[in-house]
This record gives sequence, structure tokens and C-alpha cells, in this order.
Amino acid sequence: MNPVSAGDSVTDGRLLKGKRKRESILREAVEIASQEGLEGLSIGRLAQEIGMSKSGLFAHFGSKEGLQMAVVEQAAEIFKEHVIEPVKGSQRGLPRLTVLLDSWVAYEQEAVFRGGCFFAAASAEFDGRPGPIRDRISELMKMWIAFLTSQIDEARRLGHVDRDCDPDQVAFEMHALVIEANFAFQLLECSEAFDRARKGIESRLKLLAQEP
Amino acid sequence: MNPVSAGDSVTDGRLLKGKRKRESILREAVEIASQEGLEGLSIGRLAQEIGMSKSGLFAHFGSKEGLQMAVVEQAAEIFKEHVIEPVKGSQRGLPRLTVLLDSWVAYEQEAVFRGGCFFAAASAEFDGRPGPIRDRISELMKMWIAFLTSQIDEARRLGHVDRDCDPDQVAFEMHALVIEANFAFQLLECSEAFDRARKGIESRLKLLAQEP
DNA sequence: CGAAATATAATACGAACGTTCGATTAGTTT
DNA sequence: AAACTAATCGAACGTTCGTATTATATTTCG
Repeated sequence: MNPVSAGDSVTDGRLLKGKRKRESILREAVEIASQEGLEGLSIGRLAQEIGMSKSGLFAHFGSKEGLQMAVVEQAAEIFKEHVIEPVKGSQRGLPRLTVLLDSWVAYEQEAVFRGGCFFAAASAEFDGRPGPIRDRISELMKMWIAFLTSQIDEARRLGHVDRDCDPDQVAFEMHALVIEANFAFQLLECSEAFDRARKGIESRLKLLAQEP
Repeated sequence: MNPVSAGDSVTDGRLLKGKRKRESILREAVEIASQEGLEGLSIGRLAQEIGMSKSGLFAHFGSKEGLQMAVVEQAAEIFKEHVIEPVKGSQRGLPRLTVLLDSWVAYEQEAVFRGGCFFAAASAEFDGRPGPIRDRISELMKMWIAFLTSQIDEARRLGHVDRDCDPDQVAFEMHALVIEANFAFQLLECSEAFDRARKGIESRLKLLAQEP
């Protein structure tokens, strides 16, 4: 299925040009979308930004919705790299949960995208419009929260935190704190935003550590 | 300054027609903007929705930015009515804070606008674009959070909650919980969202009540 | 009533939008 | 060398955008 065989190498940039070009397009597209929104991301603007013709770019995605969907997937990929990947190798339970939360907050703080958290923006933008893009964003967010919940639950089952706590509730509050930090930093230019999120997470965890 | 005098009445709709029309336009505009965003709110679409000509509507606001600004002010007005107004008459300190938080969550839950919390959407949409609209939204959010903080601080000064608590931190966490509820309800269709927010607020308050 | 002011409408404009098309180029395969 | 594929391009499509101009109703008020 894949025509690329042993002879191909990274230095031979021609064969992979298609896929690599697509990625370089999407890298810029996510950037713009995090700032202007997925709907505000226009094909003409994007084409201009990467020095390409509108039609040439368009052919890569078939439609605006196709582009938007690809951008969402790309953003999910980047999120996974920065937040999910780092937990591999860490000890199950509270240690892994701590690493996860740390890398998550760090990811938000270092503002990987110009416009702040992509999914915070996309969620707010699409929560009111039906369609496949909204459905995909919703699905991804549910997956992320479910994963976060599962890590909390593992810490609970291992006895690292209060066995009677409600992992869903804890995940809800953690997510709230991190998204709020993004909001406070981006819109209010509050420099303590992420420290506040960390403080909230910490005190929440500390509270869970001491069983009643 | 105000030309309306004693002789005018509500039944005589003509005198106030200009102002009332403007308000009826804005009522629909906020509705659309909460769903499609302030940028997605187009003059043509709005004109069609309220059965008016594009140009006739346009004359009311002078520019798209003028319309957007008016929509923001209108949304702020509605928020004030639903959330700030109800606390009048309640006892200072913890009682008033409780009423404030209750009416706030209730306001979010009853989904006053089709697209959910207007300011949650507008904040995310404009946090990455410079300009007067962003500045105004930022200002309003700062005002609201400052007010929320002041109520927490009053409860603190009155000894209703832990004297050593940080009102800014508490306000940060409260805001996080409520906005998260809006997100979870709108995008994830999570029916327990607002109960989770209430639970989080409650346990936060309970924790503050017992001085260390 | 009639003048002045205000509100709405009709029409048009240039720019940008997403999209389609046919042609051109480069790369690969036979 | 010929045939085929993938990527890109420029030009144009019809539509919608925000805005400007000009005109027509409708209110207000002297």
C-alpha cells in the first residue's frame, strides 16, 4: 500500500514531499486557528501565509470543512505529544497523575500556539453549531477527560488518594482550573494565572491525600 | 438630555420606538452571537432574522464594530440583571456571597442565550485579537471577577470564612468551576455539569468555613 | 398643517469568501 | 520515450461580507 520502500530516506525529500507539505500547512493552520478561530481561518489567508496558491492549498483538503477537520486532528496530535507522551514510564497512580497534570499546565503556560489553548478556543467556538467538526471536538474532549479521570481513578484504586473520592468530580475541577488559567492569561493578561491553577490542583490533591 | 418627559407612557409606543427597536435588535443579536460568535454575527443575517433591511439596520450602529460593541453592552446588561441584581437586600458577607453564586450558576444553567454563556464564548473568541471589542470584554470580565473577589473578601473580613484565605484565589476557582460547567453542558452535553459546579463551590466554601 | 428630524429602504460597490475548472509542471512508472 | 499520477497554479464562478450613497417613508414638533 505504501510505495515508500527501503531506498527512501529523509534526505530524499521528494517522495515524502506531499505528506510533509501537508504537515507544514497544518502547522501554520493550527497557529492561525488558535488565534482567529476555526471559522476565521480562511483558505486565502492561509495560502498567503505559507506562500501558496489558494487552489493549490484547497486541493489538499477538498473543502473548508476538510481543512478544519485536519486542523483539529493536528492539534490533537500536538496535544498528545506534549501532554500524554510525557507520562510514559512514570509510576502508576499518583506519580503518573502528577506528571500528567504538570505537563498539562506547562503545555498551556508555554503557549504552544499563538492564540493560547487551541481546544479551549475551538470548544467555545463550536459548542453551539451542529456538524462533524463539533462532534469531533466533543469526542476528543470527552476522550481527554475520560483519560484524566482514569488516571485519577487509578490513584484512587491504588490507595494513593481518598478511596471515597469521585474521580469524575475531581477531573471536572482539574479541567476547570487549567482552562481558567488559559482564560485568565490570554484575556486578562494575568501573570499569576498558571500559578493559581497549580495552587488549586495542589491543594485539591493534598486534600485527597489525607483520608477522612 | 432625555427628551422623554411626564406625558410619555409605555402605551404610546412611538416616542420610544427608536430605543425599543434598537433593543429588540440587540436582543436577537446577542442570541445569534452567543451561538455563532461576535464575528460570525453578520449584519445581513441579523437583518433577515428580524425582518429588516440590511441598510436600515446598519444605520443603527454605524459599523460592524459598533454593532459588536452594542451587543457586548447588551449582554453585560442582561448579566447584571440576572446575577448582580438579585443580591441586593441580602445580608453582607457569606449570605450575600451565597446568593451571588447561586444566581450565577442558575443563570448559566437556565441558558439565557441559545448558545450558552455569552461571555465565555466572547472571551475565547477575542482573547487573541487586539482591538476595542477585546479590550471591552476584558474590562468587563475584570470588573466581574473584581466584584466576585470583593464579595469573598467581605465575607473574609466579617469572619464568615477563613481570615487567612486568598480571595483572589477563591474567585479564580469559583469562576473556573462555573465556566467549566458551561463548557461541559454545551459541548459535552453533560447533564450533571451544573451540579458538579455547585458541589465544587460548596465544598470550597465549607472548607473555608472551618478555620484552621 | 408643514418643516425638520429620524428611521427605514433600495441599490450599488469593492473585497473576500469557498469552490470549480483547465492547464502546467514535476516525478514516477512502464 | 511514452503514459500516467500528483501537486500546483491562475483565473473565474457565484455568494456574502461590510460599507456608502441616495431616496423614501414615518414621527416629531413648531
